[in-house]
Amino acid sequence: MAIIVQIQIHKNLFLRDPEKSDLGRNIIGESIKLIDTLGFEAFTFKKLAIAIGSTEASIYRYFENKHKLLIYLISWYWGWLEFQIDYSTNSIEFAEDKLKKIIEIISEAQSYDPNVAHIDEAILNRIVVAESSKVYLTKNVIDENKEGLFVNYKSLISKIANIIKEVNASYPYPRTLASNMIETSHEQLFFAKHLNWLTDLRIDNGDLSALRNFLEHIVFSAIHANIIKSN
Amino acid sequence: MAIIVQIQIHKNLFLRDPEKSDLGRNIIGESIKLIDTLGFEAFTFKKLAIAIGSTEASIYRYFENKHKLLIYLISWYWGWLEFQIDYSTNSIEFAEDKLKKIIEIISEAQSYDPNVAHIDEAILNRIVVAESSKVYLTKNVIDENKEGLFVNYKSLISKIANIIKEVNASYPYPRTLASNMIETSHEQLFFAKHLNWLTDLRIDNGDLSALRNFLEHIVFSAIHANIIKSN
DNA sequence: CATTGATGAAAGTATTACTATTAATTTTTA
DNA sequence: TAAAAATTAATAGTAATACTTTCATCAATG
Repeated sequence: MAIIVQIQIHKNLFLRDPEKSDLGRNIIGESIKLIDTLGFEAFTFKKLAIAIGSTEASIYRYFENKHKLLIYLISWYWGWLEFQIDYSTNSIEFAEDKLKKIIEIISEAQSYDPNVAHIDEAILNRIVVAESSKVYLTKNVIDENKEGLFVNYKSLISKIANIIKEVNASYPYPRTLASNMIETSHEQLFFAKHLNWLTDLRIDNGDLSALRNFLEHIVFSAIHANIIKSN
Repeated sequence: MAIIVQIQIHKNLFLRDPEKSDLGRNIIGESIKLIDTLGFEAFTFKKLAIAIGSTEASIYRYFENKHKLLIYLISWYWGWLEFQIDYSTNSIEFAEDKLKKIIEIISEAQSYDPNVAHIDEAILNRIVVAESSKVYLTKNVIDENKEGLFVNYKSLISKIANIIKEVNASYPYPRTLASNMIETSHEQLFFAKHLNWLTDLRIDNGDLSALRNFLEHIVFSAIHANIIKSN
């Protein structure tokens, strides 16, 4: 019996559920590839329509605009990350080991998951690194947040923050550290690849251990430090 | 005798130097206000032209496109930050105190600097928080970097990294920590303002001490931690 | 077999991101 | 101070983007 993983996506992110039709799954699958190759700015529904042999109008029946499609993709990734964390930490006894596992998952080059045939997680990971902050760095954050479009991110951060609290119940910044872990991993990976004088991390042929070491260093030194409030 | 601060901006960022004409200074001054109110996506040269009572064509004689204008503004900010760091740390004896000063500067709501009448640093600071990562999160990073468009960021990070090395010469991640400080301060400030369940930091009526405390906590606990390479 | 729903095809609109041309105005310099 | 050069404004134009609308076709469902 195969396990089917269904990542929940907030219904305000789409007009018609793309998981429920061939065209929909095609839109998802090809948009990932196209955004990866063109970058989000140059990506258009027109180009996507041509790539999947459909029309702009048909894609607009699934997604209001390309921004919501991007949030959909990134949300899927957040949901998938949370699932992976759940799945691989539930058998771990010590909170500290759980946190190490989380860092491992975050800083891992994602590989193809046969459970979701039309989504290539490795490519999606590259999109997340390069595009995810564009999801919220807009003038509509507040409204989009109220609409619930970022629930998956919220949920992921809560999960990680709770494990941080398990490690050190009196740690004053569990959420800050959790969101910082995620964002730092994206940034530093991007810097290492494209602007390497901004970082000491050297990431060659898919070996992400330098990133993992840095994240462990930052997270554990923070969690175990004695907090002295200056002023 | 007044001190005139001249921030150096790489010449590839503009077609005609905006500092050298009224129209140019107007473009800079108004673009800051417009990007702040509209957000970078909705900001256009057309709207800017109307705002300053000029024409699109005239603005295009100064800047190739709005992306380069954004890099110009952000570069100005990076240069200004570096100047402030230089200026306010050169009389400080201990490296650790210098680093504390840097954190203070980074996490400070910037106030109006009468030396540069047409640039409102407080508004520019908001733009930096919301838009700076869009400067490099594009498909052209590599080329734009080769053109030298990010020298000011590079220089700023080097300066901070050197002070980190002064504090602990054997610290293995001076650049990573330096870029992480800057990026984290933007992100967490943005989260605190717009998506506050992503952080524990509470920033009300311009009191940024929570941000400063967190940055000090992260930076100093990292710098003074014993580095244990896992694996 | 009649209806509903999904998709495709085609056309249309407002806006964006530019470029080009010419004319008016200001600045430089001889 | 007049002529030349540079700058800016005004206007128009183009290709692409980000959609919307309408209508026809086809498949599924009841």
